[in-house]
Amino acid sequence: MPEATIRDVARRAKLSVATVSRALNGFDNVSEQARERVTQAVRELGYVPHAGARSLSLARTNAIGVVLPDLHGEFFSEIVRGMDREASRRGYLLLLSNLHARAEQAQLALRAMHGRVDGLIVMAPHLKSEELAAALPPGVPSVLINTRDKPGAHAAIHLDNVAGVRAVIEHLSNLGRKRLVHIAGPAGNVDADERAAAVREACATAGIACEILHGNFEEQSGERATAALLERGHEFDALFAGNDNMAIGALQALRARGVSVPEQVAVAGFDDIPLAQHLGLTTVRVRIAELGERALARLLDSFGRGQDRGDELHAPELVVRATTGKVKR
Amino acid sequence: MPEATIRDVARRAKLSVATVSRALNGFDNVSEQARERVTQAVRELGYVPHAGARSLSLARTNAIGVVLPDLHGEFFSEIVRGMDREASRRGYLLLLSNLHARAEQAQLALRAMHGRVDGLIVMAPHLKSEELAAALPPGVPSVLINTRDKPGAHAAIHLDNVAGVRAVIEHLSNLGRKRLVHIAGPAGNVDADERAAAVREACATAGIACEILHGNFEEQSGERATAALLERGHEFDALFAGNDNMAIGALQALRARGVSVPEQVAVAGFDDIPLAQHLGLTTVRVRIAELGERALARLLDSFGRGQDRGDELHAPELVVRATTGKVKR
DNA sequence: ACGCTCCGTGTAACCGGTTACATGACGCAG
DNA sequence: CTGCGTCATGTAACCGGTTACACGGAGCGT
Repeated sequence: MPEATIRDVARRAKLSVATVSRALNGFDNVSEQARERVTQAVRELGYVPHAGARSLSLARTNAIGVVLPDLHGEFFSEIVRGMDREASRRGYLLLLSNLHARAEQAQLALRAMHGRVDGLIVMAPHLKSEELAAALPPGVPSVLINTRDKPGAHAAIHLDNVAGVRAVIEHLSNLGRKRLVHIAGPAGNVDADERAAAVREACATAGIACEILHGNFEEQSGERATAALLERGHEFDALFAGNDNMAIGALQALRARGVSVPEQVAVAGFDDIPLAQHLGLTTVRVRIAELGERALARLLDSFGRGQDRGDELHAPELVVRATTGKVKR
Repeated sequence: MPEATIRDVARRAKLSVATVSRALNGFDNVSEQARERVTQAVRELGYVPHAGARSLSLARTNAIGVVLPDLHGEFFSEIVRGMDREASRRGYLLLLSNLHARAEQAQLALRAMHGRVDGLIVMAPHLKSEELAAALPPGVPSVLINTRDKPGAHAAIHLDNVAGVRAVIEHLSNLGRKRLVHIAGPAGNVDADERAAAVREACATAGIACEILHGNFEEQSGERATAALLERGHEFDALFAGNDNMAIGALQALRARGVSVPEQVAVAGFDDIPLAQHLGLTTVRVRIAELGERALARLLDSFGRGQDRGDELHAPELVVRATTGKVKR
């Protein structure tokens, strides 16, 4: 059975392809009789329309391309879940591709999407502005998340890293902490860089001493950095990691050496992944799924109107738990 | 700029579309001169090939459709990550759609993939065998994961629920536990049903009393079920949840009522999500990412050869942690 | 009877690529 | 000089849908 096409259906129903197409798409200028013959033939042949061909002639695919960096688990699933929720609500599919580290691979991945999707959502915190511009296929509506793009060049959603960091530092300052360590994400990553810069500034404002070192957003790197810190006898009473993963690694290192949290060192992270709640980690809640949902909604909404190039700030929120503040019970 | 096509490139390079196509695809029967004129024209026009059109004429899309049920976070991200890893390694994209609970929606989702993908990976633990058969588009190679399909009807990968459950029950039995409670997943879900049946059987073999109640694989349901159990004064010294989420909920309920784990009640889960490790939960490690990777690999491998209808068993492995066995330290 | 509109249907072009086959230029052996 | 093979290139059909436009018959008014 070599895959029935609409022409096979037409032949079998003794009608033209035009009528079959109209019947299948629910046009009203089709006689009852023809409609029945079509559904009959479809059933007999097990015909399923070829979505690819349909997209080609309609110039509309009902799919959205999603290009993400190689994300740590929780963040990835949350953002995809948000997009998927909104997409399936509005009848779209998601075409997924991960963006490899190198810029040329990014270009390849993005171009492979041309003609398969109606729009793109791109998250590329590690690309330079011009690399990104070169890689984006022209003429495909896009929404950028946390990229280093010039404001106003594309529709974009940014996380308000500065507000999140300020809330944490103020909180730590209110607790009377004076010597902070910040484990930043990898240099070159927008979020890592923005957060680190904000930490430096907020600490200066609050009159807190601040030491910054680098991890790579993975749990292990947080653990290693913290271990090294303790090894060389650095004194600090607060540790703020660039994301929750690293904060969790730090917690392990601290506990392994018998440093009490939060008495000796208060610990905070960023993202509020589900794990954070279970471990009682103070953090900045990002509502990742909402971020994805919003990006998709914005992209789809832009289809009707002209292009959208607004910058939107996604506001995070401080969540205080046991690793700072008083220990309950 | 209304989207350059290959014909525009041909016109600009003063060549035919055939030559342009050949040049772009790296055929060797193209003169050096022509090749240069093509790359020149491509650059000037900002031409990007239309992947949809290409797929149509090649009858090959380089994309794999992935249809998953509405999964809880960790499991979802792990399995997609595994697939994505293998897919990008082999030059494929992933077209994602979540399978809604109702069978007709499943059918719609699967059909929407026809003509857009070269193959399908379907995970539908809640569909009946004939619903699934009806929904699968004929002629599209597919790999099924944890479905209620007849053996040998399609290529399938199953989790060895029985082996996993047996390992847990034996472990609990070796610890001297005599009265077990199993919080199963939702009735109708293959994995939930298989695990519950295996629990019943293994307990009988081991001479353990066993009570089974139902949750829905969400953390809260595990918490509620456990709370209700304690409320009505049921006596038990072991609790085995159908997945880690519910086990974690159960842990909270137990701790909230001052029941000590593992002294009074030993607790185990299933899946080994990252959270399990952090909470010291004894569980059955599934290596979810590997499962996804394997499904994709198997699908792609089947393209060369004829169709594949083998059943494959993915073996899980017991991981003993603090919530059973002796408490270390 | 004629001409009008209305409506269901069919023909064929089109979406943007690929590729079988045709063509014409060139080189070389007989 | 002819005949043949080689090779780069071009023409047009094709993938499987959609749809502008043409068409023919029915129903209606005059």
